[in-house]
Order: sequence, then C-alpha cells, then structure tokens
Amino acid sequence: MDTPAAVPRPLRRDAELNRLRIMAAAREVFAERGLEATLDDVARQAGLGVGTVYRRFPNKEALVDALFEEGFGRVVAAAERSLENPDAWAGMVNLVTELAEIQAADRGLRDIMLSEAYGRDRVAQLRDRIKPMLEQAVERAQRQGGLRADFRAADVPALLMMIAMTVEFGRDVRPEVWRRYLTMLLDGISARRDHPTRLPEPELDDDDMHEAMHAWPRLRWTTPTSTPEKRGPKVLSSEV
Amino acid sequence: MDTPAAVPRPLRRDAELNRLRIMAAAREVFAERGLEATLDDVARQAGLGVGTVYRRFPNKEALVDALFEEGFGRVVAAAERSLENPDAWAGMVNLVTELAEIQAADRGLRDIMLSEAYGRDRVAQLRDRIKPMLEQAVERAQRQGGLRADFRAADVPALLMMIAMTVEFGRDVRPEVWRRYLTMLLDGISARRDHPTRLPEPELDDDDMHEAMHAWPRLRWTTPTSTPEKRGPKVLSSEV
DNA sequence: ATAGAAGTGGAGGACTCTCCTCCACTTGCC
DNA sequence: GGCAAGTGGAGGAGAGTCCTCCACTTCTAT
Repeated sequence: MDTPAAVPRPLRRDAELNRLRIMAAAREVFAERGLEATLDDVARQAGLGVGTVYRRFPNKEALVDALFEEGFGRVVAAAERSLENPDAWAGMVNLVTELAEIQAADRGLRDIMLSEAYGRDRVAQLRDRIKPMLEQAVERAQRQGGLRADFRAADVPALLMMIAMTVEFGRDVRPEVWRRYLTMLLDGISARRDHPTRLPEPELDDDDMHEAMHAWPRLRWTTPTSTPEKRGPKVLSSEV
Repeated sequence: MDTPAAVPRPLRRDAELNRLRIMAAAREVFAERGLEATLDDVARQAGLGVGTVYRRFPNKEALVDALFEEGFGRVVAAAERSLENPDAWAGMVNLVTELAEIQAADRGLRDIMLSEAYGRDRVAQLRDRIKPMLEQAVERAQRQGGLRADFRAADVPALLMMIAMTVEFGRDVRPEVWRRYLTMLLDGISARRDHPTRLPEPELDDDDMHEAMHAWPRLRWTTPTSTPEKRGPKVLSSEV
C-alpha cells in the first residue's frame, strides 16, 4: 500500500516528446475533421506509428478526453466573459456567437458537445458547470428587456445545434455564412425589434449553393440500435 | 427495334402483390428510420426475403427513387398551397411549417432532401421545381412587408436544415418541440415585430433534456473522403 | 560501454456493418 | 403438367474501425 499509484514514474525523454506530438496532432486532426478521425490519422499526423499512440493512450476515448479538458476551458471562459458585459443582451449575443465560433473552429469540440459519443461524463460535467451561467445570462438579459421573456437557458443547446448545421453546410464554400443564420436566430430571440439586424453575410448564390449541396457531407444520424455504447476491446468479462 | 422497352411484360400476379408489399414496407421503414434502414429491414417488414426485394429493384437507390416520387409531390403541393394564401407572410409561415412537418414525419424524405446521398438527380430536379415557387413566395411576402427584406429564397434550405436538427433532437422526448424553435426562427425572419410570437411549446425540462442528450443519436457528418459516390453494384458499365 | 528496460512501427486480426448475389426450391399460368 | 417466373435467406465481397502484437530500436543507469 505504499505509493499506491502516485508518481507513476516519468516518461523517458523521447517518449514524453512523442506524447506532446500526439496531443498536438490530435488537436489538429480532431479540430479539422471531427471525432470521426481515427487514431491512425492522428498517428500519421504526428509522424508516429499507431502502436505508439496506443501505448500512451489506452484507447481513442482516453485521448479525446485528455484533449478536451482545454476545449471546455474555452467554453467556460466565453460564458464568464459574457456575464461581465454590463449590457446583458449584448453579453447574450456575444456568448452565443462565441460558442458558435468555437464550434466552427473545432469540429471535434462540436462533436463532443453535441453528440455525447465520447466523454459522456465529461460533457455532463461541463453542462453542470455552464448551466447556471447560462441561466444567469438569460435572466439578466430578460430583466434588462433585451431577450424575449419566454426564452430559457435550456434553449441554448438547441440554438447551437441549429447553428452547427449551418456551419457545416457552408464550411467549404463560405465558411462564414453561418453568421447570417445566427443573426436571424438572434433577431428571433430578441424581445422587440423594430428593424431586423443587418445580416453580416450575403446568402449563398446559385453556384455556392450547388457546390455546397454537392460537397455536403452525407449527414448520418445513427439511430441508437443495440446499444453500441463503446464497443470496447474484445476482453469479455467472462475472461476472468 | 420493335417495342424497344415498351410493355416490359406484366408481372405475375403474386409478384405484383409482393411489389406493392415492398413499396408499402419501404415507405414505412424509411419514414421511421430514415435511409439508413437497409433493404434487409424493408424485406423483413414486408415479410419477404431480401432476394425478392432485389429481384424487383436492382438496388437500394432504385427503390428509394421509386418511392420518393410521391414525397416530392407532397413538397410541391405544400409550396403551391402557400402561394394561394392572400396573406403572403402567412403563406410563407405556412410553407416553412409544412415543409418542416413533412420532414418531421418522414425521416427518409428528410435524408433525401438534406443529404443528397441518394437520388442526387431527383433532388436537383425538385430544387429546380420549387426554387421559382420559393422565390415568388419570398418576393410576395417582402412586397407585402411581412418578411424581412434581406431574406432570400436560398435561405430556406438552411432554415429547414436547422429545423431538422431540432426535430431530431426532440424526437424521442417531445416530438413537437421543434415548433418552439421554428417559431423563434420565423420571428427572426419577420420584417418587424413588436412582440415575440407566443411559443407553441415549452422548453425541454431537465429530465427531458437529460434523456434527449442521452438518447441523442450520435450525429455523424461523414466527410466526403475518397468519393464514395455510389459504391454501386459491381456491374461495370463495360458489361455492355 | 553496455545491459536491459522502455519505447516504437505498422502489418494485420477481430469485429461490424452494408449491399447485393446465388441457386435450390416453390408457385402461378398457359 | 411443364416450365418460366418468382422466392428466401445464407453468405460473399468490400469497406472501415479500433486495437494488438512483437521484432526491432533507442534511451539511460550503472
């Protein structure tokens, strides 16, 4: 019972370097392609073999998990920042916009936040963490009369999902079109509005639309059949 | 060169019956589970063997194609109806709502309209068909002053994608929540609005949210690598 | 300098999942 | 009653994922 798991021995110098390489590669690959990227992809990006990656991280989930600690930090920071804005409505707009920007910039984070395929626990934790902040933001903005009274903190995730959709749609043609739709949405949740807010982006023209539709990733909503859960290594519990 | 492909000989009585059974089963299965359902599923639902299904339809795409002729009819009909409404804004609201309802009721149709995985040509055709109708609807609604002036017909698909997201999210917990978000969106595209429209549905409560997030299908945006295109049967065109 | 612990690469195993084929057998029709 | 047409469903082909395994290389402590 001495040093139960403490000081698990430092990695060899080269190994530590590689660990950092893996993290960096994973950040990049996941941000760019989302969690559908494989550890093989990460390894290639890092200039290492898959085996090395698996030696350091027992499985994909562990790597994702290690990585998104920092992503979550960004989300929380955005929420905190918005609460400091004396104009609560502006803060609200800012918050949603920043969250959308984070998603737009990092597909991996989007996958984590919107899909729960990985890091279920961690996401729950994040939600617990920002829920009160969202509630406060909403309450303030309503009290100041900027946000429609029937809006709820629980609506924010839905908003983000909607925006995620437009982000993805425009990605290859006009990476910023989503701001157009975010603006419409925000106009929709403002308390009163004599004139529509100026849309920051033009609509997709025929060519863009055509290309977007064509290059549009085939969206799959994999229905939860037969609890795929984790798939897990083939180690059966009966192996004992 | 006589009767080139005309009157391709009627099916045997039982075969014709089975063909209808297949169509009915496909309608049901695809509407319920989307295009990710396999022809095996369709066959099972029809109480037939897969072989039978493949004897009648050369591949999945052919079946999907045969089926969605009618789905497209519904879409066009909705568009026509909305154009008849003397109140152009009401017509617009109606149009978007009906399109959303169609998607909500038929996941297969949604997949076709939003993903182009199947029936690329047919979808293009549909788009050509409704595009002018949308343009007219938009133009009318703007002229009458109901719709914000910077809205474009090309924005409608984006709106529908956003709604599709919320439809899917609420599906198992509160199949109608999407109307809440559609209402916000519509408020966002109206020209002026002193008071927000009453939201037709309450937000998801904590339990709903938790369950929705948990049962939430793992959303996959399969990035178009290596042109999956069609995969197609292995019949090469060189077979001629 | 060197033993041997630690680390590495990447082919390939195990698994899953989908679309579709094949062919022995059954059924309807002239 | 004969035979073309139709049927069922096991299983082949192919794609793709996660991860293991182990011969080999590299570091580091003595």
